[in-house]
Amino acid sequence: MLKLTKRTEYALTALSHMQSQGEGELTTAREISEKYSISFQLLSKILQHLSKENLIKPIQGAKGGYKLITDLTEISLWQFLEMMEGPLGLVDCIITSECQKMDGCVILSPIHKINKTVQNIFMNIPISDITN
Amino acid sequence: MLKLTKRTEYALTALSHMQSQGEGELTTAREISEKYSISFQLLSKILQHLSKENLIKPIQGAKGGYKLITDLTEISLWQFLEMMEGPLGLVDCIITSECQKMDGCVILSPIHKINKTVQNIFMNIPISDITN
DNA sequence: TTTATACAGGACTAAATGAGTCGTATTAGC
DNA sequence: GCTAATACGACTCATTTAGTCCTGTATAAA
Repeated sequence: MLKLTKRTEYALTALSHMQSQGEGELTTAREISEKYSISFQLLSKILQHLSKENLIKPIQGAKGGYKLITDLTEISLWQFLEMMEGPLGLVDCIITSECQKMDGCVILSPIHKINKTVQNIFMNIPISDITN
Repeated sequence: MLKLTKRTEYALTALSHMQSQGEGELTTAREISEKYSISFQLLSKILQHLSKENLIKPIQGAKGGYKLITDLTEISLWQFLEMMEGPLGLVDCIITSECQKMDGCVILSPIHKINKTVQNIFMNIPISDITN
C-alpha cells in the first residue's frame, strides 16, 4: 500500500528535470538516465509512455530528444498515477466493480469512503508540486 | 500504489465480524473463513498475527477461538496498516532513510510532504470506521 | 484417557507484479 | 552513409503476495 512504482518515480524525476530546462528545450533519455542513474532502456519506455500520454513530445533522429509540452500545474497527482499505474483503488472491487468472493462484504462501503477521501486529496495536488 | 493487501483486507473483515459479535464472545477462524470464503490456513495466520499485536486474544483447545480485546476506535488506520504491512511510505527512502541511487534527488522533499498529508489523514481514521 | 476441536507456526509452492534487458527497426542531422 | 536519437515487442529476472502442507500443542468433553 502507498508505494509508488519505480516507473512513476522515474517519470516524475524525468518531468522534474525537463521542467528545470528552459521552455521548449530538448532533453534526451540518455541525459536523464545518466544524471539520475536510471536504466537507460527502462527510462526510454517510460518517456515513450509519457509521449503517448501527450505530456512530452518526442523528436526523432540525431539532435533529437523530448520536449515538455504540458503545463504540469494542470495535471493532478491522481490523474498522473492512473496514467502511470492504471486504475487506483484500495480494493479490487472498487476498480472492477465486482466483488470476487465475499458475498456479504462487510467492509466495502467504508473502504469506498476512504478511497474517495484520498482521491479528493490527490486530485487537488498538481504534479507541478512535485516537479518544481 | 494504494491497494490493500489481502492480508489487510481479511484482517479488517475478521475484526468487523468479531466486533459484530457480542462483547467477550468467541469466534473461530473456521467460522470466519467459511462465512467470507477466505482460505482457512491463510486466515489463521492473519488471526495469529492480530494476536501477536494484541488486538485479539486466542483461546486454545476445543471450544476455543478468538476474542476481541481492543477498542477499535483507539487504533488508527495508519497504525493498523503498518501493523499488517510494515512501514509505509511513497518511496523507499522515506522508509529506510537512505537514497539508493539518485544523488541529487529532485523529488524527495515534495514527496515527503505528500506522504505526511496522507499519514495525517490515516492517523485520524480509527479502524472502527471500517469495522462498524 | 482418548478423541475431537481449536490455535501455532515453520517450510514450502504458486501466482502476480514489478524491474530491467535484449535485439531490432525507424528516423533524421551532418 | 554514418551516427545519434527514439520505438517497441519479447523476453528474463527479482520481489512480493497469496495460498498450501504438515506437524505440533492445548483443552473440553465423552
